[in-house]
Amino acid sequence: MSPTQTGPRARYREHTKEEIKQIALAQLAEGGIGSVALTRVAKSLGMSGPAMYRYFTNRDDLLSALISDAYDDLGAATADVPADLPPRERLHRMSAAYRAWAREEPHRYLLIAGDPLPGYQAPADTLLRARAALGPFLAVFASSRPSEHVLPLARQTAAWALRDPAVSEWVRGYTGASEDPEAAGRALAGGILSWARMHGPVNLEVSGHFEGMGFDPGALLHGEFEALADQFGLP
Amino acid sequence: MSPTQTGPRARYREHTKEEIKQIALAQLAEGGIGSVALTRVAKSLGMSGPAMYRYFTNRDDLLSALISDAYDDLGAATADVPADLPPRERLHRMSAAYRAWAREEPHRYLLIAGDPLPGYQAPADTLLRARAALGPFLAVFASSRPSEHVLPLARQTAAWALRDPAVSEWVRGYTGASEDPEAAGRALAGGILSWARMHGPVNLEVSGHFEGMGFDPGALLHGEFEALADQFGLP
DNA sequence: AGCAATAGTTATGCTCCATAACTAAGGTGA
DNA sequence: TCACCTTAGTTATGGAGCATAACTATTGCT
Repeated sequence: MSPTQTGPRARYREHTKEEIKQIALAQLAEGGIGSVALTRVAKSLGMSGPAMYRYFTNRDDLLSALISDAYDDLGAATADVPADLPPRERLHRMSAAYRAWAREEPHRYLLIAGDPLPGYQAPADTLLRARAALGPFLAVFASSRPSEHVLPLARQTAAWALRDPAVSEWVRGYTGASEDPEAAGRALAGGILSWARMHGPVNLEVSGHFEGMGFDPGALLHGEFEALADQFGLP
Repeated sequence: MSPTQTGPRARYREHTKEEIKQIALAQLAEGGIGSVALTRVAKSLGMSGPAMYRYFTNRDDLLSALISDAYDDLGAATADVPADLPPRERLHRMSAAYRAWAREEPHRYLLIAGDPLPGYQAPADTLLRARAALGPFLAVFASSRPSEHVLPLARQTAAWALRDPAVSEWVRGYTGASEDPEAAGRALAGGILSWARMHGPVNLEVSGHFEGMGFDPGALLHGEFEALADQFGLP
């Protein structure tokens, strides 16, 4: 299971891959996605360009690795909120954690929440990682009482869970073992609305669109989630 | 005022600039921002590369032009909603128009609502265009009754308007001649929240993140704005 | 000890941005 | 009307970056 078992060669290989990713991250932090250049990574490692292709089949493959790590990191941040707090409080903590991570790592955030890379096809496990990052939100809404405006969405997401076993599995993994389709629909609707309501403010903030407006984006986000909690009748 | 007055040469120049933008738009539509290449535009026009630099000082300058046009276009779409409808209805129409435009022109949408171009400094009038696109939303909220969770933001935006004359001018231009700082704060808070609540769902949808989830993003957006309208007590 | 896998190399070709230095029009004013 | 100067275009050049091909040298393993 652990790749270090495979001998010293594979060991060194993993180490080099890590070094490459590290340098790529530095380039990402400096100039955004466009600044991640295999040839410059190579130069920075004292190797010559084509050597990189031993470790990553191409640039997208390297970016893929960075994306995976970013999802895991973001997921760890949101999963860090204690589960024994009241739902509303948990929601605030999780959304604040999400925002905090995005502000700390703006370029990595944009890597996963920004423009789709043209031509890039995410590997299958990316979906799982994304769902893991959103999972903790689902738990908050399973036993909520959504108000009128949410019901249409909740109906649609309930149908989605019934249709797709992987989805109901996902929901069950984060909300407990209940099979109730209505509960699943609520959890999914709450999760998706949380996602959308975080994405709006946080993405605008990280992209610099709130610059100079002199209001506190954290307060805005808090207000948005107070409202969302109200909509789901969260205590 | 009109640039066509300056003689046949300037006339031709403008025409060519338009042609260049047109081809650039086609490339944008095909492969996103990264696919807009001056050299290929030139080839497509039957000219040779460096000729482009007569018309745009560099690639960013061309992108700037596309961005300006996109803001104007989006602004026209949201401004198209009749002003004599009830506020809530207007809000739904405007948000739907925003989404529709984003879906019709996904790459142009991402050009203005997507990742910030690294190193790109927007020219001054871009701010005006962005504000114009958001202006019609402000009008909806000027005489609203925001609920508790909105008040902190409204207070901060009121202060913003008092501090920055260009902002209060902007607000007055879209809400009527009132100078009431509280009304300005409400209008701005409503506008910004509308922006954020559109940006979340629409950006996720256009970026393909809702793919395969089997719910209707339009319904999601509608629900979000029903909730927002409720928060501001809109009739 | 020797062989096969692996980490690296140089050489090459493509696309693209951008500048420099030159040429050919063509509109305009004396 | 014609000479001139502006402007649209050209070729030549260079640099960054992705990627492949073909080769070399190391090194772990049997």
